[in-house]
Amino acid sequence: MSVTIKDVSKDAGVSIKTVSRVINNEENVSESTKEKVLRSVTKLGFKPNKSAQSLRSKRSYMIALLYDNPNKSYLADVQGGILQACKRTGYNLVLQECNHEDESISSSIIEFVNDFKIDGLIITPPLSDMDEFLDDLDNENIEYSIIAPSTKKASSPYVSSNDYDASYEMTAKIIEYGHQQIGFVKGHNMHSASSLRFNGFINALDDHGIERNFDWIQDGDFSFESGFNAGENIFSLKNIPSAIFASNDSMAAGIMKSARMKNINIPDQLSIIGFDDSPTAQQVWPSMSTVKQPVEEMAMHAAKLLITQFDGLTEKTVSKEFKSEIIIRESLQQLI
Amino acid sequence: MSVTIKDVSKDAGVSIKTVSRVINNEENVSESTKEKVLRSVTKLGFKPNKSAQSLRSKRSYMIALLYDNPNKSYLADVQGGILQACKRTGYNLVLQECNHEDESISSSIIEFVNDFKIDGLIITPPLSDMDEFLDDLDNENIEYSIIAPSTKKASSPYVSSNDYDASYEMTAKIIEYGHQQIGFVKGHNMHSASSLRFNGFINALDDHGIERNFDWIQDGDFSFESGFNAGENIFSLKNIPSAIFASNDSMAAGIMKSARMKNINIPDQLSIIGFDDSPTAQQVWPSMSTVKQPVEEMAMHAAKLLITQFDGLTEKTVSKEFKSEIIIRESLQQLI
DNA sequence: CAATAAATTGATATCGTTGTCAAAGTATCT
DNA sequence: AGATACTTTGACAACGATATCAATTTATTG
Repeated sequence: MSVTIKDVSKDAGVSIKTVSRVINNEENVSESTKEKVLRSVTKLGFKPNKSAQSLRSKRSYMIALLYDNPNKSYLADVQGGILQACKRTGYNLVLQECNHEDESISSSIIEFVNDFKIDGLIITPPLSDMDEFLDDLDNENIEYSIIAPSTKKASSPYVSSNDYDASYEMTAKIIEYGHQQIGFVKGHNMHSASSLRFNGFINALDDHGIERNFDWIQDGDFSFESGFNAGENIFSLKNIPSAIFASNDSMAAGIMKSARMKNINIPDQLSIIGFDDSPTAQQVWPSMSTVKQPVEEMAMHAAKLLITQFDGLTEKTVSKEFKSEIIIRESLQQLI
Repeated sequence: MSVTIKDVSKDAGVSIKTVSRVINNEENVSESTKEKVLRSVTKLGFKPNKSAQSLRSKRSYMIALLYDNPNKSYLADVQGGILQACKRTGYNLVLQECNHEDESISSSIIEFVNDFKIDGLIITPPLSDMDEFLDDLDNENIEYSIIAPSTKKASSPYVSSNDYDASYEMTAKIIEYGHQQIGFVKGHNMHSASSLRFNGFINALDDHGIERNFDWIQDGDFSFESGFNAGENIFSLKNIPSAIFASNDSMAAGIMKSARMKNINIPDQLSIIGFDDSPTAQQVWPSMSTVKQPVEEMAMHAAKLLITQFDGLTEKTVSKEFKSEIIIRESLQQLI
């Protein structure tokens, strides 16, 4: 029926083991036999049977993406990036949704990896910030690669974004536009990005000699509702800021709605700035100024990072920090 | 190392074939041996090795989701639904992005299925509308289940939504709210949903004795930009409608932006209605009236449909049409 | 109660690879 | 030239399940 390693070995006049050596790029095969085998491989259109390879070598050629309640567009971007890396290397992507509050997360993931012989994991926030969980994976010798970790464990490969710098830079830009009274809405405190973004904001204020006003600094959890509530809180004050910087776009949209309901004109009376450049950012009016991270690229790199760990074929990829881009749209008003 | 079928057979005092029979729920196993085997299985914590099963039985326990450039939240919802069905049945989900304009789509998907021994496919629009492609799959005896097909092929299982009815009903609601002058923006003409939604609109107009005005009916392709352009076209007319119904939320947001830029007040001067209930629908201001389809549920059903095809264990699931929900939010103004 | 049919069970081959280990071939060194 | 080391190759076992088919047990029949 379909072409097997036996057919190739017969055609090339070598043993099946030699064919195996060639297709796995093992050392100690003479150039001439290698060529001979490869000719037969292409001639017959041979493709190794994944199940047989997997059974014998304990590798599945599958990597899994672990996520916990991410926003949908982030998830789609991450997947897109990973899939690009997979396509080039013949790996397959399997999805695994988890709950970071689940006590048994370590054991259930370990079980999943063992059951399906998953070759490695790609871990996204907030799971990437759970050091205990990562330690458990280490103990089981499970390979993984992390997107946006907090503690940059030297031991495991990661990709990160410059959340701090981007937030600092955006804040500086807001100040440069003439704003002196600036509010901030924090993200979910489980995500390490939240504190990075907040610290970037605070330090930019300090460095530019702008006073901090803690009435204008609100807690949020990345949800639209939490942004809306933060807006309600701020707009009930006597003095309101001239700009509010939110840790993500959904919260920024929530603030926008709450401002609208108080008849506060955007951006004339209030500038609103988000983070992430989600699809919503372009679709609201006025369109949202925001920070765009190269999520798809980052995810692709994370996947490459992981795959090169257990794949002798390609040269090792190294951990990398990616730069974000400041996007100024209509929601940020120039005051001077 | 890990528990195999041999260990179980030894523990239960039966042959490995009998163990295999039990775990595959085959007939002709006496109750007493079945019980004996199951006791050993749980006692030893035996789990069949997927690779070995796959190698011997030519099944991979993996199903693939085929998609082509869907909007990100739709994709996430579909995945979520499929994953729920997978979790319960021990299947795994693999992602496969395609391009419906690719000439070689049939052959590349067939190759993918054969390479990875994918057990079946779940096919989303617009791929679900490509009859030739589906015929090619049929010829290769590849199992699939379709989400929202145009031609309801009796031969293959599908889930569908009542796009026509939902659109009719929403239009009737708009009329009920007192609107007599209603515009419409069509979706991408590759999607069968586009014409269903349009026909529902037109028939509702006719049935309520409302005149069609073709200046107010614009082509779109589901993108924000196409909605924006449709808005620009409509708003450059002498007479503008009092409500515009767009075939999805992104286009509705585009219309909203274009209206805002012409200083048309929403919803006082113009009502805008979308379709899909995407995250954006709630995050714009005023929040968008829209039609919500139970995408996650539909996808879950599609997955069950597929899995029960090749899985003797569970009873067959049947094709089903799902009902949409009309959601009235701030963007639709009551005129009377 | 023997003869036959039906249900249950097991010994062993098999799926298509990679792993082990020894044999054969080449190169290098006294 | 012979001894030694290194490179290249292949025969066959192994991975852990399912498939085949014959053997055994149990039920049914005349």
